[in-house]
Amino acid sequence: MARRAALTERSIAEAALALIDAEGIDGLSMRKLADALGSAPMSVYTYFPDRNAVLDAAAQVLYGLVEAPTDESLPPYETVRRIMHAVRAVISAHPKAASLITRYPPRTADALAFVEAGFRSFRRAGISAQDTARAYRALVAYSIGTAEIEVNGYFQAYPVATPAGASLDEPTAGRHLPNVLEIAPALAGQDDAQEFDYGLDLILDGFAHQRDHGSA
Amino acid sequence: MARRAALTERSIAEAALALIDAEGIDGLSMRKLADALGSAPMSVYTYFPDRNAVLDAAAQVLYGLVEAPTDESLPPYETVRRIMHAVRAVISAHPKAASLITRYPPRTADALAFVEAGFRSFRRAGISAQDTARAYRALVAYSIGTAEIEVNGYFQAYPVATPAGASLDEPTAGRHLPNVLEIAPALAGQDDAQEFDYGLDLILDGFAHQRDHGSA
DNA sequence: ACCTGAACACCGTTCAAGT
DNA sequence: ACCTGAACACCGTTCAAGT
Repeated sequence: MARRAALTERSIAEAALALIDAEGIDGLSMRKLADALGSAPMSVYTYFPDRNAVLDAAAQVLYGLVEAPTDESLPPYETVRRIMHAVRAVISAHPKAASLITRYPPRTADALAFVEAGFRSFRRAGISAQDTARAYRALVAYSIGTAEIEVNGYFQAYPVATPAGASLDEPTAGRHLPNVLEIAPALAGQDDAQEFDYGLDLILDGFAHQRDHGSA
Repeated sequence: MARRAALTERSIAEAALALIDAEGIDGLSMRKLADALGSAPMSVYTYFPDRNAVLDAAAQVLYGLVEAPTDESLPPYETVRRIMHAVRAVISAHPKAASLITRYPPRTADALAFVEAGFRSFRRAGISAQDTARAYRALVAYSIGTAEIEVNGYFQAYPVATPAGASLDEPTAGRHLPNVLEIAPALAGQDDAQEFDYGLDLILDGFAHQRDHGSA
């Protein structure tokens, strides 16, 4: 490679994200990264203490790509719905980098912009800080979970064509799993985008319903 | 270490899980694993094609620890609630192995036992295979997401005491994130078990509400 | 302050060989 | 079929040294 051009935190982080996009998170080595930047392997350590810090920085760059809605007049659940879609769009465009969001939360001002937009919308709608935090946690869990499911092809691995658990003791496995065998095709045939919205609506409708009818 | 005793898939998988519990997933090397089993590094390759297959097997052992409710008279949502709690309990007991569930779905008969119990309960309650699959997907996403959040201390990393994103360009960061700063303490102070139930109820109540009032 | 090359202590996996 | 040791092509990071 060899590019030259004075290293910066940002240029390194962007090169790291590009490398992850191409070769996966495990495929990002400090040596390959330095090579892509036209530097010696140890140069990166001037800007980052270790590989982990480089991955964190790549995650911040990724979060910066999320487009938050600027229309302040939208109702809060619609704002959140758009933000969730924007996050999913970034992950779809960077599937090999997706797991970064599982390990590294948004931390820089740039990376937190979409979070700020969502919080602001909720607070302006009169939803308490406590309730906003609770909803946010559930939505983060759902984002991370769906991202991993989609990126890993989680339900493609389910026992459909391969009706039984290959070994690990049970040679006659699958025999006592009639419901798994019945439902597995429905799981394998799910549309990612459609199911994402389905689950998102479960959470948002549940949240709205719970706010109207008390409890918690 | 050196233990002797003839290798089997199961003994290797159990030793792998023990090693992961002690040193984390990244800390599991084929060399250390063989050492713990009293064998030469390459012996494991007689039973597993590569390190990935060993991690998958360790995941199956972990799933096997989930205690599914045997009481068939329980209402379906209560059954699912108990299964979700049982999964969370196993993850809490094996925090360093938790991320295995993100990468390796249950596959063997033993590992799928709790899934079968949940599906069976839903189907007996007259919930369609399609709806069961949809609810399951949302619940898997939520399980994976909450497990990662809890295990990684996701919200501990939020900008509370450290009010701004350390570097990556923005030196004056945090200034335009009033809502993030307001809500961060509530996030850091959340109780994991309580919030897990809160989000779980959002999904289950949303599902029940949606089944009663049509749509989808 | 920034960047470098050599070295250390590891990796997963291939291979050729043994029983 | 099961197990082995040596070797290959990698790793992240420490160190001593340079500008």
